Amino acid sequence: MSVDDPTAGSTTATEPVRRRDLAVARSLDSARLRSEGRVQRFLDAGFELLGRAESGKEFTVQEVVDRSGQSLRSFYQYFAGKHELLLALFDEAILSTADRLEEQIARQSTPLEQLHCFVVEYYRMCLPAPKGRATKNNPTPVMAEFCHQLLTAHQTEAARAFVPLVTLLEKVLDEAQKSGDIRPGLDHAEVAGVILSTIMFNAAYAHTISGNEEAPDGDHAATQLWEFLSGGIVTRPPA
Amino acid sequence: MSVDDPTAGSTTATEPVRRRDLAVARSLDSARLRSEGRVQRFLDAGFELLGRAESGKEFTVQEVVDRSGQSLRSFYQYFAGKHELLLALFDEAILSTADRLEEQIARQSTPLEQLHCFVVEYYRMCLPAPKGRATKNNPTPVMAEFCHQLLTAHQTEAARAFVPLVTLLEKVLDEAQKSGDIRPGLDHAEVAGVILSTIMFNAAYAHTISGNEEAPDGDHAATQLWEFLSGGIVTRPPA
DNA sequence: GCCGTCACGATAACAGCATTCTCCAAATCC
DNA sequence: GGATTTGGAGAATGCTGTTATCGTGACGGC
Repeated sequence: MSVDDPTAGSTTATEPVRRRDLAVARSLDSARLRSEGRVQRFLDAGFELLGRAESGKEFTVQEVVDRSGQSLRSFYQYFAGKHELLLALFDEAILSTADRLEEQIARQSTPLEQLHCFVVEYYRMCLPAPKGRATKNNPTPVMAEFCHQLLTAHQTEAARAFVPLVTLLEKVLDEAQKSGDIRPGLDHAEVAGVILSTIMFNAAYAHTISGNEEAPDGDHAATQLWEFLSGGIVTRPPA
Repeated sequence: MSVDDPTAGSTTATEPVRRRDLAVARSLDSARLRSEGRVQRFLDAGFELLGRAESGKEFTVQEVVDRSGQSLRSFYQYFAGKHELLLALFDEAILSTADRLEEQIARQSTPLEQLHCFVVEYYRMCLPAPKGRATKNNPTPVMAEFCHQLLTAHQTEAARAFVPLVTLLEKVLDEAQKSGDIRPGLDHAEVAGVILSTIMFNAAYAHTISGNEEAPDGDHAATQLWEFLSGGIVTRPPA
């Protein structure tokens, strides 16, 4: 992905396009576009570094700078500090996760299936990557740790970052209640928080706490968690 | 709690006791006792620093050293590093938590009540301290963050530290199953991990994620969580 | 076409912290 | 009493985030 790639795919011809893009990039607001490119490059570098093999290790600002091919000075021009870069990465990860979930949910036909889909798929996304590269959708240990720091030391920022996921889940819960699939009288914002934190941290830590060294069997664990959660909110057909 | 207090309460007389203790402390293995005293002073200093007002802030090794009235050199003589101090603090916190829970549980008469008691009381203990001092039983944000680091980067150590809690909960689950209060066929170690992580992280983060800035209503939230968890494992009387 | 301004890169400087090292005094042991 | 261990005070080191300095090349107004 090159630095200047604005409005890609918005025209029909093939050859003139690039010239036009170059022209646009050089036009009056080229500075803004270039800036976005720079910011994006820092973000990309950040994601790449998050996916390195040495999982536990935090990346350093200098590494981000080096990998993005820019300068320390530029970094501190666009980000108030390392913390802001991490925050931006976190935002993007959450947003991407919410998008993917919304897509998957749209394929379900009933509200209850949607809820089930949300739980299982979000669980899957929160499972630690078996060995491999982290992506925007698969946060690494470092990201998890940063998530903690946010949740403990910067609660306002954390809440803002989680909004997309919470909103999506609230919608699903609303629908499920309308169709009578979940109990009435629940505070859906509150329930959403409970469900999200339950899924997220169970996926990440439950097997470690219980002493199993290997990664959990994803399907079995997801099913169990769904039983836990649904047991508390789903209206139960008379046994 | 003074530094030298070995074998307290093992004799009957009142005056001679102290002399005897002093003698013991000066005896052959006095070095070991003094060492324990030193280690304990570092631990105490650590706990005190964890409870400071500036909640988000990590303490520094130098602060621990200063507050314990000992030297940096001694610190590194007894602890391989800051990490080990934190680990020791974490161990002690878990142990103390498990002890307190066991005590509370012993007061319950039925296995199901014991399970309920475990969930509610552990939830209460994991709630962030409203304003105040952290104790061995009430981990602070710093402790929570360290807990994360353990769980992500040092899974083996984390698992070992959690053993007392897991064991206790497993016992409770075993009893509850024997009396038919929970479903058969569950892997109790696994379920214990799920329950513990669910409680711990819900207490700490659920309200932040859902966007509520204030601390949650402890009783209401605990009840809701119990419904979630029990819904998945408790054998339901025919509706 | 020229000059001021501005964005940027390279690099040094600074500060906080964990960790190690050095020197030395006091306690402890034989 | 002398040798050896223990431990105190603090300087030194190394890593990292952050800020400041200097030089350069580009862009826009005159």
